[in-house]
Amino acid sequence: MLKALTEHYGYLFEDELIQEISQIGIYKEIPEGTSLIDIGDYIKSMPLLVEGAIKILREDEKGDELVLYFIEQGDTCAMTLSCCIGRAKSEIRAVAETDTKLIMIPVEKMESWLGKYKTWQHFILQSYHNRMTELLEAVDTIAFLKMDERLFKYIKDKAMVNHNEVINVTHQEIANDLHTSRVVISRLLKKLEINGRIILNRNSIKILDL
DNA sequence: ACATTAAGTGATT
DNA sequence: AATCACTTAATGT
Repeated sequence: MLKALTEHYGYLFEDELIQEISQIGIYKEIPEGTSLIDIGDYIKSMPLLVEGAIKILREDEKGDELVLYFIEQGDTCAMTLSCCIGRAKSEIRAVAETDTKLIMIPVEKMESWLGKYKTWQHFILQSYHNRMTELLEAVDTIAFLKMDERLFKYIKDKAMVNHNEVINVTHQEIANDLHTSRVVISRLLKKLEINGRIILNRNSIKILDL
């Protein structure tokens, strides 16, 4: 775990902090598709992403989903921050997009480190800001962009977090994530293919202009 | 060869 | 952009 820490966070945190994290943090490996946080959960620890990616989504009463954004290595779940500070329930659901390695930090520690370590404080504020920006982007995308742009952003993001220009998903799964119908996705993907931006195959999409 | 599942298409609202 | 109804194509048994 120490190795993973220095590798991904060494340039961010001082040695003492790295040391403390490695002592207190709980290292976890999460397989793809696992739900990390559910709506209504109380959060008692904060995840530090070491490897992999996590999909953050909103869900309504009926279980219809809507993907907000992805989280990659070097990030934290901003919801965690606002939730544990306010001791509130989670408003979102977090699902492992790929196999993920992370380090869990108890909330109390993460709070006390805020005063103790400048770099930690900076990291927390920075990632909070990043998340805020992404959230606003997500709102813009949903409110002002048409489906086709939303779709392209989605597959691009997906390719990004997977570090691969080929993503393996069915049109139906995309439709679920974007909260629309499969037919619409199929049609829009077809258009993107005709425009030479992607290549379609059964169960996979290759993005050409990244 | 047949059943199942994913994807493509026209028409309608 | 959603839904229906139907076709075509790919994949599993």
